[in-house]
Amino acid sequence: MPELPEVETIANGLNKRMAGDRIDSVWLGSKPEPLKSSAEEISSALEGAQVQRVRRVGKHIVFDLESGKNPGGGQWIVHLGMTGQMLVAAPETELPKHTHLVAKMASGRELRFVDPRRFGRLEVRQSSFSGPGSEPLQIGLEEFSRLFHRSKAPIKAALLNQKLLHGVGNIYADEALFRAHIRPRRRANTLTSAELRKLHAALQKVLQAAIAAGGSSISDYVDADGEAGYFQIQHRAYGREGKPCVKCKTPIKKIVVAGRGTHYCPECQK
DNA sequence: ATACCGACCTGTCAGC
DNA sequence: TGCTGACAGGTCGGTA
Repeated sequence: MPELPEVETIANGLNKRMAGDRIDSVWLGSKPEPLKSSAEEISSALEGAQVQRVRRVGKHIVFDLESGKNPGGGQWIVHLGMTGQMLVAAPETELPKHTHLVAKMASGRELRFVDPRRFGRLEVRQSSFSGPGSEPLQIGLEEFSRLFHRSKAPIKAALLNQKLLHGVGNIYADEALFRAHIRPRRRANTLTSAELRKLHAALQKVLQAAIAAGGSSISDYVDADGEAGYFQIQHRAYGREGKPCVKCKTPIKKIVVAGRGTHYCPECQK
């Protein structure tokens, strides 16, 4: 589900509501839980911890924690996979199906991790988490160009590779390539410096615009308050198969690249 | 080393 | 109405 703009929206919402609050107790579902750390490690790291701050790194939500048990803090890392949600809710509201974790807060609210497909991952750690790659919103043009210069993969696949840039997913890869007039199947190392410049600018612009719109809600994405985003109405390629290109009216094509549905304009993108 | 492809899960929707 | 198959915002590990 969530890519950089959605995770950013969720993390900001959580930060607003949770910063300074304390986790009193943690309930974990008994199914094969979507955990990277063990259930005991998670409970023991979270219970009694105060949330200093919640922020986004790549597609991960990072809770900076402070507690007597873990002096100097520790971090709770959440990856939402395709369908994960982090919801702040009043305890009396109905617990959604597929709730895998509930943290009862000192304020009386509950933080709930809900994930039908269970692709999401929870992890606690002591060392500081920096993510697998570079931040798309911070990277400069030179470093950006260097990342893609060596890769023979299709540029779409390279954009999805979290070890290069982290945070870009299927929607924003298609949208950035559309806005930069580049075909998704172009080998990354065949892009000219002018094209790399356009892609760098297009990617940052589309991510910023999506954050401003609260992310894209295709089916089940909601922020920490359960509110949908509305950037999907500004999509120009993703999900527009057969519809006229907003620029030249040519029908948008859908193909498979890197195993993912990929949308582009055969006229505008070269 | 690099790059494709199925597997991991559940839900939904189109087509028969 | 109900079944089947394809597909979905992500990542990982195996294989070529």
